[in-house]
Amino acid sequence: MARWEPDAPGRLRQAALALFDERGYEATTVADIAERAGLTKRTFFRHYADKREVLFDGSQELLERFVAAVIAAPESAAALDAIAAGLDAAADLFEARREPAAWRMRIVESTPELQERELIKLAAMADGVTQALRRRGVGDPAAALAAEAGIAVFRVGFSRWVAEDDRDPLRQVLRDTLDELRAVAAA
Amino acid sequence: MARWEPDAPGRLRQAALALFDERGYEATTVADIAERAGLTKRTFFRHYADKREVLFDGSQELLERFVAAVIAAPESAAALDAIAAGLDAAADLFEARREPAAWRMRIVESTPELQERELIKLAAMADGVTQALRRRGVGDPAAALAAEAGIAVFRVGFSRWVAEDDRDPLRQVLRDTLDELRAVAAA
Amino acid sequence: MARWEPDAPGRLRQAALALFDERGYEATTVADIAERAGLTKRTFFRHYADKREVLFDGSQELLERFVAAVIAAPESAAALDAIAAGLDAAADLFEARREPAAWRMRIVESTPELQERELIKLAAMADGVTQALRRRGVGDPAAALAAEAGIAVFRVGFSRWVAEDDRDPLRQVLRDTLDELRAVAAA
Amino acid sequence: MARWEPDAPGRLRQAALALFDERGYEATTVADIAERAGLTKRTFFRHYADKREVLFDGSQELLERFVAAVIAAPESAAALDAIAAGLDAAADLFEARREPAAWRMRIVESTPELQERELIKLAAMADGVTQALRRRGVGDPAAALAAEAGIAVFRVGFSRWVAEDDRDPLRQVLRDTLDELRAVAAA
DNA sequence: ACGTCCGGGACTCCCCGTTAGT
DNA sequence: ACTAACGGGGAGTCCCGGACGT
Repeated sequence: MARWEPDAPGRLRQAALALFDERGYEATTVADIAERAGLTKRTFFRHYADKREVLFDGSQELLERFVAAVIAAPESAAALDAIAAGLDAAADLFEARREPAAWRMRIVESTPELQERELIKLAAMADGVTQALRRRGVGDPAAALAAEAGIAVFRVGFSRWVAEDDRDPLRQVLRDTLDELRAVAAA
Repeated sequence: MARWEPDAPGRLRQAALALFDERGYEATTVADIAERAGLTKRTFFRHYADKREVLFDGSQELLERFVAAVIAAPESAAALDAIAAGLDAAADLFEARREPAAWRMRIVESTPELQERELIKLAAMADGVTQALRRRGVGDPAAALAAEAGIAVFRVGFSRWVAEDDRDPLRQVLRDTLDELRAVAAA
Repeated sequence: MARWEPDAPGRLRQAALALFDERGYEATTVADIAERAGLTKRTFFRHYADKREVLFDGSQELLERFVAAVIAAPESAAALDAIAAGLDAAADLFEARREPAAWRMRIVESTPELQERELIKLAAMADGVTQALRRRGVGDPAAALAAEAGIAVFRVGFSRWVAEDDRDPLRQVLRDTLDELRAVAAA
Repeated sequence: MARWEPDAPGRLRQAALALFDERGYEATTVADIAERAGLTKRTFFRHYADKREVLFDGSQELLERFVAAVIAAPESAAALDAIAAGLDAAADLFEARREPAAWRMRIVESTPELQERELIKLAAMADGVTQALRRRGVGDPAAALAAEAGIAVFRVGFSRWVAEDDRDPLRQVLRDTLDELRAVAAA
């Protein structure tokens, strides 16, 4: 029999999301979250580096899958084709969870503080993808540019997918968006 | 005869930059900055929304020039050509100040807090450019994609320009980088 | 032609009450009030000693009328009868404005800060009434006790009047409440 | 072995009272208090909700004793007799500490800010006593009126006791004051 | 009478340490 | 290993007031 309820991080996360939903991110303090989870503030910070991180739990997995797919792309694939594989992999993480993704996006967009964190996570993804492309032999400015472009496609496509009802699957939206990018660059 | 020394924001900015240089961004408190400027913490926050903003004084002007140039580009220019005009205008702001730009970049890159702010400023630029392209008649996903790509070119090109000695002018580096992007997208 | 719109205090008061109603007292800053009134924070404080005072505009008049009625009571009247006259006079100030009084009461009760101010205004009334009774020849502890009791009757009666619909006039409620007090003290 | 000196709240309280005595309440800042106690401002606010609270440490106990005595009064006692029992209990808390009580009263009366806090504490006592009387079966307006009257007796009696040298015990003064109130109400 | 600029204290929140207990 | 309790410390917001100019 455990001395404490198990899964402190999970309970903190649940409490946090519930409170963000009820009264908004800014109106929620870390003390509130900890109290609802039956824990202390100190414990919150042991599990999450800061108040924002509780909303960015999955970002590491996203990065890893994207990067892995880029690396795993056929050797013959061009930079942007490897990116396309990464986008497919990323899409699969959200395909079945459009509603929670939309909710999270609304919260993040409501607060500059959270947008900043979102952007730095995406920048980390771009960095990761840049390295992956380099490992594939893509040259120096090209790798970074392709990675940044890929992230841009992800952002733009993702927000289109979230915004519209009765939409194609995310995978499809991202592919279409990538095609748009190619068209823009070719013009 | 004035009751106070004039130009409080300017003095605060000077004091802040000097202290960031001497002991680093994180080791400098707002109270330190205010004291060196002969003012109080309260006055610092009256002129800068937060401690970071003092390092982002010029970003509004950068945005405006970039956007203005995009809008002013010849009607016949394609999206990415308008972006190229914006990049030229942006380059002109830094051409003569490479050393301070490099210094600022080192400070920003030393602290995640500052990188976050940098990214959100660039995101605001992307937004501004997106609007500008829409006003030029560029369609909906295309405008956002071209704008994001343009900002990516700016970031990648700028850091190349800053990193290397004996370099081409920024204007040239940005043009080359944009060409690289076109090449990547065409592959 | 005036250089400014006239009646700054009135506009500030209107703006304040509107904002308190829209978003609550605590969520409203003095800067918000001043802005809505088209004035500056500094001007707000020139007219109201602090943010709370805007809700206590009428309290001076209330005090004066109460005290005047106590002094004007027939020479033969006992202390508590003079108080009764004061309560009548006080009642007349609110009789026709039950709804605004109820609104104000809800706001005041929502915030300890405001309750404190309310209490000190009532204490000032008690002081004023104490002096008035002394001028009528009432002895030393008796005057203070009668005054405090009178204010208690006012508070208790007023909140009963505000709370219930289809109610007797305030004047009547206060008289009934005063009778209750007499009964309690006689028991 | 402890990492810090123990009893932070006690040390803060001592420091605060000493400084209030030396230079007055308003001329003392929270930073001053914390410094003298060898702690930080932040720690002060962890133990006292605001600067005033340090002067109202005992008020909770006063309330509790008063209320307990009211509840414990013989079933046969009328409302005002139960109040009398409460006043006796309250008196016992101060009987042996007239000098500190007088000192505290001078400080409180020197500052409106503190008077406001004092009044709200007394209002909380009145509320508590009202509930207690209701639990004894006292009816609705009567309970509130008796409670308010009891607090009024406490205030008036207490300040008489504090003001005069060579005085009866507080218990006696409060009883006399209560009798005065009965007399006033009977007239 | 009003605006502008600034000082300055109170107070909240985030985030991070250490110690000790279980 | 995980938690609670206590404390440090900086960022940031708000209230309020003073000096000066128009």
